[in-house]
Amino acid sequence: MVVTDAPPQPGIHPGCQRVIEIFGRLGDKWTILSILMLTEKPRRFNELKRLIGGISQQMLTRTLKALERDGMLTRTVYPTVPPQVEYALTPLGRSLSEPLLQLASWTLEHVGDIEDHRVAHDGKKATGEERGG
Amino acid sequence: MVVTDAPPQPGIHPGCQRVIEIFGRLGDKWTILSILMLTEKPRRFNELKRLIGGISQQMLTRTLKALERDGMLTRTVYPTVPPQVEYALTPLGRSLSEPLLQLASWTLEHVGDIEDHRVAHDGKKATGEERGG
DNA sequence: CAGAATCCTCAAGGATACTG
DNA sequence: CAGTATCCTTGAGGATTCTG
Repeated sequence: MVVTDAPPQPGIHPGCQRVIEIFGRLGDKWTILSILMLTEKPRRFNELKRLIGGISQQMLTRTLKALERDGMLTRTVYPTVPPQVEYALTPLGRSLSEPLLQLASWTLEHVGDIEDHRVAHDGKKATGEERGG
Repeated sequence: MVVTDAPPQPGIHPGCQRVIEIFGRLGDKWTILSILMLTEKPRRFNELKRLIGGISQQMLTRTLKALERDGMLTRTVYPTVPPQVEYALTPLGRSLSEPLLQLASWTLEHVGDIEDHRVAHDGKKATGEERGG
């Protein structure tokens, strides 16, 4: 997402700006997944890649770097012969995983309703358009 | 975000797919904000636009349509002379606003930590690069 | 006021090849 | 194994114009 740094939006009070910025970060398709995959225990790079599934190593690198910069996780390099890097949530990251898990749980609980409603909505729209055209 | 419908990812169990899809929806920069702006009470189109601040009517329209399709909100048209449209959360939408508010609250609480860590991280990196080159 | 349609930009994100 | 560098496509999202 964009939400560069502080887009000059006069309307909203400053707090919302930060929320937007963080939400933007969370919404970048892989961030939340990465955090969730680390809640159980620390993981290595390719382990994460496998677990998340469908992410390119490019994006995983970017995502993990951004999360490290934000203090959400730590990156530990073990100077072994085949290089080994371990990613682990910081306390901050772990504290974020709580509301995130709540959200995930909400999603699992209601995704059926949503999909049902989509079908109904699309069906209704199609019928309406048929009558119209 | 992309996450079209069901990207064939063999690794993860099906439930995660839906979570990803919904998270993608939530991450599209305006969805969460729109929902949060409707938690208090129903709002009209331009009222929302003002409240959210910085959103184009194009994106507001798209966002609201998508949310309506998902059953998160209802769109009520009052056939008055200056057309009046009111958006209100459905029970489903309201139920989503709960974990969302938790997340917002987490963000407000920790955004300071994050920003501090960013500064520290960028500073350290700059120093390291200075030494390196 | 609420929205549809059109145009345009820019960056998210994928694919591939290369490195240490 | 764990990245980095490069190229490329797609679409999110902004700005503007037109309508009812």
